[in-house]
Amino acid sequence: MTDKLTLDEIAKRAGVSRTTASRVLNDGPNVRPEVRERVQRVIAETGYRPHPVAQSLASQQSHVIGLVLPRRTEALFNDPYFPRLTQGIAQACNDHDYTLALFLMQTEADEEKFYPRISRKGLLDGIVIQVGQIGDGLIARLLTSDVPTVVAGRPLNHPNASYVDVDNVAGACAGVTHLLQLGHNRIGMLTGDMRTTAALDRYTGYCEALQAHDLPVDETLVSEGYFTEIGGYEAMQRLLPHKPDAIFSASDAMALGALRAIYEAGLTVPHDIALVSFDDLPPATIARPQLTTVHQPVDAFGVKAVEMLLDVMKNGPTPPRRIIMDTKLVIRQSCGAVS
Amino acid sequence: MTDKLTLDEIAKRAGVSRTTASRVLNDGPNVRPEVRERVQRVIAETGYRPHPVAQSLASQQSHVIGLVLPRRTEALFNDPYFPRLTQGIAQACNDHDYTLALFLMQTEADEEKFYPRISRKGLLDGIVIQVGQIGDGLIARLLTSDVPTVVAGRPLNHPNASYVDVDNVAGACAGVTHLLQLGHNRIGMLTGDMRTTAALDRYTGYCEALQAHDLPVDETLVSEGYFTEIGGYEAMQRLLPHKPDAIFSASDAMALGALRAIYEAGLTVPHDIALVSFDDLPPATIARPQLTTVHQPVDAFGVKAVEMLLDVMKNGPTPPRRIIMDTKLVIRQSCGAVS
DNA sequence: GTAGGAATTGGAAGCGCTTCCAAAACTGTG
DNA sequence: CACAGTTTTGGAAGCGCTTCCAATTCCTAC
Repeated sequence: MTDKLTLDEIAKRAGVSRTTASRVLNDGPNVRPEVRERVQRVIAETGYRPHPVAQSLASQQSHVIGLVLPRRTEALFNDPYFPRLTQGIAQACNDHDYTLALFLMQTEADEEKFYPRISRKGLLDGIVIQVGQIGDGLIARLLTSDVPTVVAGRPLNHPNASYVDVDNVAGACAGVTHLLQLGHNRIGMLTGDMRTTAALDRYTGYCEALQAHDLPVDETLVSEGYFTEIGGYEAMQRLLPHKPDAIFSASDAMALGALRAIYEAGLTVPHDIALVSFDDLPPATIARPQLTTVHQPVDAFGVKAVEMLLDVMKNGPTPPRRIIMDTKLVIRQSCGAVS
Repeated sequence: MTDKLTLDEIAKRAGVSRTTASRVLNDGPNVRPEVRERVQRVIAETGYRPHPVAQSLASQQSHVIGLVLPRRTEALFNDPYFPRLTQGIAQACNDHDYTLALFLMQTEADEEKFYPRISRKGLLDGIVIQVGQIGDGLIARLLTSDVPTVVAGRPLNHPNASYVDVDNVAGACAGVTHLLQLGHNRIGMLTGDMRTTAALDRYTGYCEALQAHDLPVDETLVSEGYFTEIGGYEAMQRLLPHKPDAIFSASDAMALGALRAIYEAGLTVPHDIALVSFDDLPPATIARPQLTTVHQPVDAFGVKAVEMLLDVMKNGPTPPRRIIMDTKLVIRQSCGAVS
């Protein structure tokens, strides 16, 4: 009785051709209202749902977008940034009726295994790839593949890449300038992983702010560490002997670690050391004192990335698109400007 | 010249039929070694990669697994638990050559939009769904759909569901028993969201431990809150007036909030209040003092869920599978047992 | 040298849908 | 009422692969 429910079956029951049934299914034009309604009723009655894979094959688009997170495991899911980014992208996909496929490339073997699958037209209509470490070849490969790709974060040496990024330079500059204006002049920096453009750019912003105030960059006050609590903790420990009077941290998570190191040294924030960081994610308001931090719009970032991808998918990769999103300094307690 | 690279084209170039080419592609049997090699060489030379969607349609399996996280946004990506779970599941998918599709159902509209797509055989070969709040209808719908489904966490009122969970009752019981053995007798609990089985089960474990020591459960010492830092903070504030001498927290994140509330009240951990929590995720070692906590194997949990799903996909949903994973109490500073 | 069985091969029928294109059915105009 | 133009319809050709099954080839044993 209940034959396998295919579009053919629907067409038969509604007394139309499969072509017409397909038109109704996809809200296509050129169907008499009366016929359309009849087909719709049959669809509703039978609970018919089209086979997504068959649709994909015939229409040559899968309605699936891939999010590729390259290997850089240290911070990947410790830093609240990535979950948040993922969430933003997932939401944007939902809103645009795309399904999100997640590729966590944890090892090189993973990359080799999945590259053939995802770089080929078919499975994915488009790819959002998060920038990883500088020199990571995956971006280059994906950018030259058949699949439309946009990059989340600024990729190095890919002039034709479309990407969205936040203005890390200006954001960091604003954060450091704030500390300068509060009268600090031994401002240290916790940079994050310098193999990433985010760290590089924030460091550039730090330098620019100092130079704008005619201060030299003292390399002994600059300390690198992963973008994690532990990374910040260790980097801060290395910095303490050089007696900074303020710290700019490249992320909230690192700032948490820095706070810990500072307290363990018997110092307090903001009294002995003022602190400004970057992100404005949950750790910023959980910390005590609450963090003065450069807010970056992570959710909107994900949304923009997806929208840019949709644009590239529709209109081709040229010209390369660029979106640099603004940041905003959020003043709380850790800088000492307010109590 | 370069015709579209299909299996037909490969077959032609290798001088075999498409059938044979397909056999080589899928490492099927019954191909003469010499022929196999010839086809493989053509594949390698041309860089041919099969069209995944066409394979899916023909073979009736997509090699895609869906991870569904139902709406419960408060904690979803603040609690480090979910990112970690996602990571474990993603890794397991990679290892088994499955692609992971992520469904974050943030609104009811999202559910309605995606339910038809995912509940229909085709897009997904199987689903791992994280339990949400009790009474959430999504699990029920998915369990009766065409798609093999396993649940991460214990679902309520679904006797036929296959699921994997950690032994929340025993874990909580062990944590509380530890506090009892240290001589505490006004042990409070921060339960987490009582609309989840995890919170209920941990609460049950708490009660069991008390009862085993002939202590009554004092409801004024039990405080509910979301599974987040803020949730723990607020729940702890409500508890402080009742002067507990120890706290069992249903999650590390909540314990962080509890610590904050305790310090703000001018008390110290473990001196004034001993603290044991649940999870053993990064917050546990970041906190000061470090948290004594009930370790749950989140990564392995994801792996088990995927493996169970693969089993259900292969051998059918009956009988329902159950895996309850062991926890282990990790003793650090917050309980006062060691310094 | 030949029968019987196993290993190898390819033809052809799908998988369930979209879409091109030509045919059929209307519309209005002179 | 015929005709050109517009809508509406359905036939049929794919999309790129898997897989059933029958045909062919290859062995081995007698």
